[in-house]
Amino acid sequence: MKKMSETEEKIIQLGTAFIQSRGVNGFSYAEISTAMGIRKASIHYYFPKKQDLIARVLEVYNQDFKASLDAIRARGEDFSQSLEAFIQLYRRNLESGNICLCSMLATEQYALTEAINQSVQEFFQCNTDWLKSLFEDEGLVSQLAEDFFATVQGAQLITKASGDLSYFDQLLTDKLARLTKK
Amino acid sequence: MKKMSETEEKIIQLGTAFIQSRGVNGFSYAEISTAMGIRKASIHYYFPKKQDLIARVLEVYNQDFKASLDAIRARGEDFSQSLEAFIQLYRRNLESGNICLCSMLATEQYALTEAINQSVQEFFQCNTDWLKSLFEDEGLVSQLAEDFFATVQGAQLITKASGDLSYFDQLLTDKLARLTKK
DNA sequence: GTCTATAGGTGGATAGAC
DNA sequence: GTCTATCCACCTATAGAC
Repeated sequence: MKKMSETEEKIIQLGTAFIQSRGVNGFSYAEISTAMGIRKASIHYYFPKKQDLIARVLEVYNQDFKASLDAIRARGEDFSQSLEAFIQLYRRNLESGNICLCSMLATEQYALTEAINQSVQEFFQCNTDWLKSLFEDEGLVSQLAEDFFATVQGAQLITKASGDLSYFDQLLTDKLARLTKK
Repeated sequence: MKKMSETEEKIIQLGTAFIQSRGVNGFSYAEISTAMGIRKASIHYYFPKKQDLIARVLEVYNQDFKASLDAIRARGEDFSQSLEAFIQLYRRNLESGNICLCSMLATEQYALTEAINQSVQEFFQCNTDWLKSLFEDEGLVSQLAEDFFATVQGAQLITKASGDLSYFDQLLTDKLARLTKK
């Protein structure tokens, strides 16, 4: 982890929020600079090309997300509690009307470098691996873990369309109940 | 169904493909006109504003999709066959590297009119209602239909990221097997 | 209905002063 | 590091000739 200036950190933070809400083609350096009270050229000082910013935003996002997953595992709670914590990671984005960064980037492949698309895939793989491990400890087949992840991803998208968080909650509460009842 | 000129029909067809692959902010009238061998101004003759084109693309897409769902129902095949036909409707997009139009539009809410966002929601509702009816006829609770739809939506997104159609097939084949085995 | 021409705006990006 | 100034490409959209 290299240390960052406050300015750089703020740019990444705003960049993350903008990409999550509007996608890479829906935000501009102008918007970030306005929000920060600096000029566009200053953003270019830290991230010469837009793809540089996107790549860094994704890097930080993936690191943070992986850390969150590790933290859940480290708490050593039971299957149900761990899964709820996982769901909560996705719910948080929806509370501000956004979806997961990588869900958004997955829809914008054509506008991204090969390296970025690769990292998006790794994010999905990381999620899947984590879930598979959790499910296997519970004696559940890995297919159920894959299924669970796809359901969360889809529920996110459908929830975003309506803005109805109770749909998201209900769907995943029910799914969790079915998994633990057997 | 109003009758359309061939030009108008072609614009809608290309518009649909472009939005599905790049989103509303990722395509331009210039691209459509180039692809058709006409001028930008001609597109504006049919669809003065970009939102007009998007709205029409969505209208036609939803009509066609609904017709496909009705056709599946009308064939009167069993639960498993009907569900496979449903999955196939989503798989078709992935074969050309695209996702469902409404999945894409759901991520671009901020750039769309209220009416368009409403239609996207209706598309999801239409899918859910159709699935619920199918599931209920099979004696399955409606929660399983909601779950199924979210899974398809999510699997689509994850598949788009990797381009690996066999992931999509495997995931949904397994899910279908679990549903019919009980 | 399709065209040329153009307006008016915003995008990403860079050079060079401070 | 941050700024002003600017470039050029592209966007949506419109006016008006044919």
